[in-house]
Amino acid sequence: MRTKEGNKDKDILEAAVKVFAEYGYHKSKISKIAEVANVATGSVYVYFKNKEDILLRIFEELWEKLFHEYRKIARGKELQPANKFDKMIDMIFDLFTENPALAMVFVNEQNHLMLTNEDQFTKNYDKFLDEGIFVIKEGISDGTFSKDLDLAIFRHYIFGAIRNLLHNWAKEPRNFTLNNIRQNIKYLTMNGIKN
Amino acid sequence: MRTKEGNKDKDILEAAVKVFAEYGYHKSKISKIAEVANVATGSVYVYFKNKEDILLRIFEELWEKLFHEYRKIARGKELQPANKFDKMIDMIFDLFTENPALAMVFVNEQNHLMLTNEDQFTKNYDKFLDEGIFVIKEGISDGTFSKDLDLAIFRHYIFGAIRNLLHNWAKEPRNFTLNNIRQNIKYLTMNGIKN
DNA sequence: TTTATTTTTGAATCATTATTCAATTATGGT
DNA sequence: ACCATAATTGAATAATGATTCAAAAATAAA
Repeated sequence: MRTKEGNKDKDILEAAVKVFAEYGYHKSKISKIAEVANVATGSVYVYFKNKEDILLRIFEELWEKLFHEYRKIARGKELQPANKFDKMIDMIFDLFTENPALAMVFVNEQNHLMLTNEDQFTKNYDKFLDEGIFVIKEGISDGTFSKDLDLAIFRHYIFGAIRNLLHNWAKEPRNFTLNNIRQNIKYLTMNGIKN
Repeated sequence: MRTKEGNKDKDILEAAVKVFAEYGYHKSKISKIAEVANVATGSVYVYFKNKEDILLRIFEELWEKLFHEYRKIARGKELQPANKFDKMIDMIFDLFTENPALAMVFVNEQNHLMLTNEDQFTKNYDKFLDEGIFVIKEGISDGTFSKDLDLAIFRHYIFGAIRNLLHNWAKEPRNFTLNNIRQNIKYLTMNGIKN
């Protein structure tokens, strides 16, 4: 028999991230992804059910990673709520610093996935945000954060802000430094704009 | 000769907003838009160059409206910066209360337009945000807002937060009231989450 | 009414690409 | 070396849906 030549599924996934980031999901051709991955077009279908499935797996891996990191931070005993919150922001920025193309796909292709796989997507999104909210609740209990917060709203507020900033950064990295964005998000979220 | 039967271009535009909102741009068929607009498929091409052009016009009209309203608020002499800011938030929420489907298209199809028409899109987006930033600068001058704000970052922060909340509201209106979202955005942006 | 002109129509065409699959190639065991 | 099996290939197929266009319908003017 014959053995596999390497990690084609990983190659394809990584190629897809690059291609989706550059062209967007709909303008990305399977043949292009195959080319970038250095495999034949047909091979893509050995490892993935279809084009959709590729995007799905990219998001699944990403959510998986984000969720576990967040859970670890949220459930830790050492840090104060405010520091946990800080660390959560850091974590997401570190991840995207390492892989800007992934950031691009993450912020841009959400919508497509929601239309085709809303349930699955929402489930992961909620699980992820819940860990953040866990920390906020802790902070409300101990007086760090305002008890008037509407958590159902705040979760989308902060996520939207981060997502949009990452998007604009990925699009035009020279306009901002990720580090600067990260610090500003922390400050704005904590203190707002008033003097 | 023959006269036009009505405002087919307006009908098509309105139908497209509905259809795009429900299915997303890529899954929206011209034939479906035509059906909803009560015109023949071919008629769409009398009024619009192609599918892309329809989306483009939806956004152009919207930006036009948003920009003029924002400019009026920003350049007014009566209100204080903080009140202008309030009014700007109100304006956007009022607009989307009137037309939730438009909100959906606005928040979801940005990305597609950016890939195909980035320059035009960015120009409108920037013009719009600049009016908001004008007010923030005013407020920094008179001491209402913190002079440490990084405006290049804040503009994307607030826009992203609003966009994501509108998206989630449009997707599941019964989870939130728009009025509640609006108040929370004002509060969070002004004061942050700290106690 | 008839005619000239413009609008409207929707089935046929065309283009694009996702997907399939028969052929080919590589590997490990015998 | 040869065989059996699995992996890989990429050209052919199929499906979708945007776009076109020749025909039909409606209107206003003559």
